Amino acid sequence: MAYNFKIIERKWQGYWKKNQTFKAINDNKLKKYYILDMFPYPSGAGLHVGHPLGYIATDIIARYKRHKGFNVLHPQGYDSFGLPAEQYAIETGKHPADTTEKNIKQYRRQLDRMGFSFDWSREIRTSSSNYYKWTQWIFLLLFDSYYDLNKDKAKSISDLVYHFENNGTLQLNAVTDNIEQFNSDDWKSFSFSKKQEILLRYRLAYLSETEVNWCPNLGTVLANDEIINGVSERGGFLVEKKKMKQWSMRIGAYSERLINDLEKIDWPESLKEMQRNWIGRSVGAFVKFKIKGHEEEIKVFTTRPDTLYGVTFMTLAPEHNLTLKITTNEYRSVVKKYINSSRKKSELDRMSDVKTISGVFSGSYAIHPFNGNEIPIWIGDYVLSGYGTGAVMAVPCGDQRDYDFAKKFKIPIKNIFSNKDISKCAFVQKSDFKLINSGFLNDLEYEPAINKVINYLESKNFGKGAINYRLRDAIFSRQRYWGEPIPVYYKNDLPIPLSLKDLPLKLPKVKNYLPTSDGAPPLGNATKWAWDISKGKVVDNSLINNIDVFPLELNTMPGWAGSSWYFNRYMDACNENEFVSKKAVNYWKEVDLYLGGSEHATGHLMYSRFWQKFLYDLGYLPVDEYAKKLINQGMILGYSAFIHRKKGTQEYYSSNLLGNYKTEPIRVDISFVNSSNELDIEGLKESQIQYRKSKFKLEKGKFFVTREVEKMSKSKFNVVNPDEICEKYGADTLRMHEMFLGPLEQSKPWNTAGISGVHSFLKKLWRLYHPNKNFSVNNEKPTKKSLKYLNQTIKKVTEDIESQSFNTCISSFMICVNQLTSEKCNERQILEPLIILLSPFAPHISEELWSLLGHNSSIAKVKYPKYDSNQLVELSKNYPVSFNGKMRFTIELSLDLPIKEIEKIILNDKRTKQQLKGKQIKKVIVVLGKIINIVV
RNA sequence: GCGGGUGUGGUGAAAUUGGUAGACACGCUAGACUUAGGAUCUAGUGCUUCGCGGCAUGGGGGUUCGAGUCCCUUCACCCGCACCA
Repeated sequence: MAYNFKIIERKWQGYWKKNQTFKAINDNKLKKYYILDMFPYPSGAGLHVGHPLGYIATDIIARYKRHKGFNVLHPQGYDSFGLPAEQYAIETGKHPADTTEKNIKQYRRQLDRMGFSFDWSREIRTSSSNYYKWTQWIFLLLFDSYYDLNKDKAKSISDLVYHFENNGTLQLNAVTDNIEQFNSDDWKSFSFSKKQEILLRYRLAYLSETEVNWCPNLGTVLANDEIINGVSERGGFLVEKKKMKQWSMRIGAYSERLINDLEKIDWPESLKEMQRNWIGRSVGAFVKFKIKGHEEEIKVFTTRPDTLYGVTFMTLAPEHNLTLKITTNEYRSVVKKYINSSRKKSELDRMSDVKTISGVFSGSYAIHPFNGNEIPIWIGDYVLSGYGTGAVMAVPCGDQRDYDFAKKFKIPIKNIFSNKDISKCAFVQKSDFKLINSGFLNDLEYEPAINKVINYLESKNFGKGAINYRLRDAIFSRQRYWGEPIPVYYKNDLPIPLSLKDLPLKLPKVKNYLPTSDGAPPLGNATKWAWDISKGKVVDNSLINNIDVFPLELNTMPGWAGSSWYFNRYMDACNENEFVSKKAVNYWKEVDLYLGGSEHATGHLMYSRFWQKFLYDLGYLPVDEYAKKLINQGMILGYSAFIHRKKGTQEYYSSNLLGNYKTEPIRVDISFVNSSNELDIEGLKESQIQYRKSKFKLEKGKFFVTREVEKMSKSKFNVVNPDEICEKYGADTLRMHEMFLGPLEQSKPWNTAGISGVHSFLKKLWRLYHPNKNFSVNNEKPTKKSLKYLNQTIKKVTEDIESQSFNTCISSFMICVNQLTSEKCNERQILEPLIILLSPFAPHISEELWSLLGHNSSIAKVKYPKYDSNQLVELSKNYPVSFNGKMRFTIELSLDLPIKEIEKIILNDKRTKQQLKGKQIKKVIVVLGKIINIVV
């Protein structure tokens, strides 16, 4: 009987489904292992061969851990809210829910075909209302919380109200953008709406007028991490700044903990570094400058308070709220013009135009807090409104940007560094200098100067030492339809939250998915989108003038909302009463291994850590980091094909004929190109009309394309569908081939060149159990050699799975099978453990062979074999490698031996004995059971 | 500019962490077999030389009995951040 993977794979996939083989139970007697993939967005294009890479890796580990006796949680679901389904709805009028449902079916079919051991009874979808009910609930919690800096954790807003009632803002240390100070009597005298406005400035989910990244083409705002190089991540559209009333999340409150706790988790160092940079912690001081002839003060942040005496001017961002106030009449029109022109600059222009220095003088002067000097105040767009206070004290001698600005506008530069030449550029080092011209700081170096100046600033109330973060609060509103509705209604313009019993607040039906004619988000098209307090339910908009009916929020939540807590939901996916039960979360606690792409470093992986910490603060979760270990799998890249058209014609030239012409490359679908880069012209012409009349200039009767490695994507015509591979070679071959392609973390182009190697390995394996074409194994005692090969393989494979080196692991299997084949091994005692080892990699063929071996239950439930070190002890080669004054030898052994055995081996070895020349052995060092250094 | 990473045959890659560089696989070459199958098996395959041998882990230098691995320097490529005060 030949290896018929089609029949075998269908058979066992059916068996696993029917028997619920991979269902995890919430049983706290068993050791748990929680292994998770980043759940996919179900796009219309279906899966390509890049998607399963991570799933195959986690599936191998999941199956391995089950063999090792762990209760494994290996779930899967869909991040099913998102833009593509909505764009499709706009174009076709089809409801995003229908499109999503269709796509999910396709994904599931493809996933099932690869034999993954997911526990589908825990499947979740972020767009299903019994899931987003809890996303909304978490939003309500965030709305109902503030951050207490004394306790360094989130607390209920009622605690804050209590504090206000007793002390006002006195002795309050909370994260807020409120600057108003008041006492308890003031608080009591405030109106209801005034109180609410103040509380909004403390809530972790808050509504405020903020400057946002507005993308006109997408018709929505975007978070910072959704913008790449000044354009939108999706679609690459321009982004501009715009003031809007928006929901935000006070993620900044967690900056310090988000940085510090990176220490606790085993994540890739590069990814941690990215998060650190994104949070952008910098230590320095806030300094207040009085303005001549004005009440207001300018507050600046600086990391170099030691250079305060070097300040010769100040610069405000054009968007700073004092710019117009302090501008004198003389300069008003120039400043206004400047502000307008910089507002018009898109984010992209502003970034690409870093080198041009621009700015205008405001006409006003600030007062230096130490020496009373008058310092001119300038407006310049090199100062960003979003960082620090949007104002800087300019120290041209110590900062290159200030230096360039001063040079350009002929502002004096004062040198405060001894023996430093600043005629060409600023002196920016933090070491190797002493201060001069700096009053009480003269002769001090960096560190002592910083300490002294901060003490002074604080004692005189001129400022204080502080830590500033680059991390901005996350905008939470999206002007989209296909997202979680924000469970809030408006009464007198104030947001009032719904309560848990009113959830889920389900998405309303709308006629169309575009913004309304007056610019409101798509939910503005809904006719039934008002909240009736008395009935506690959604009612028709026409009732809004009734006393109990109010308009509901029209914005929806961003894509990252649903993905910020889903890993907790898997622990108890069907719970209707809680987002996750205490019992479940105390058992599963956290993800042991999380696998996904590094592109989520500053988005999902940041927000989810924030929500986890928040829910931990409120006591809903037992741990404040949800993923112990994280691995970024590399991308599988596509191998795009290009044909080259002579400019302005319909003539295409084969790749070696290009030299003499001006041509432009055009992508063609890689299905028309074979592995030697030859184009199937007829096939191309047949399927794509635009080529019917084109001329193809051949070389030696053939037409060749050029190739380029790029991200695999439908729009680049370079996707390879896993279904094709499954059809041709089977899922087991696909799984092993993807793992054999190279190290998991590395990005690599897809190629099918090596796939035959893996496929023939599986066939060889099959033959091992089918000598003479029929299945047979014998119960005789295996040869010593066979036993050695088996035990070697157990050891190597186990180590490799533990360290996720799947490619070398597969090599070991290949070596083993080759060795056993040449040994003509057919003993059950060898073949039974071998197939258990292989089953995580190639589950279908393993199940089949396992059942042929006469076992009734699934191989997935079987215990992992242990290697017998005695079988490995064999001195194949031993040799002294080197000799120096200390007399050191290296001998290769097969395994750790008792010390007496080692001595015997050493003394028995002719060459070693020779070198020892009868000297006494003083010390034997055994490293990793293999290398021995002998000191004599 | 700052931060992180990578560099080994024709190709994907190994190398027990300082100990025989190139395992394993693809490809290629030669051969065997045949029930003609996207088969299987055997041998060879870093470069150089008829061979002995010599040279090889981007380049240069260093430490060491011994370096792909550690240190210094330099080049190339990839990724992330980027007027962050």
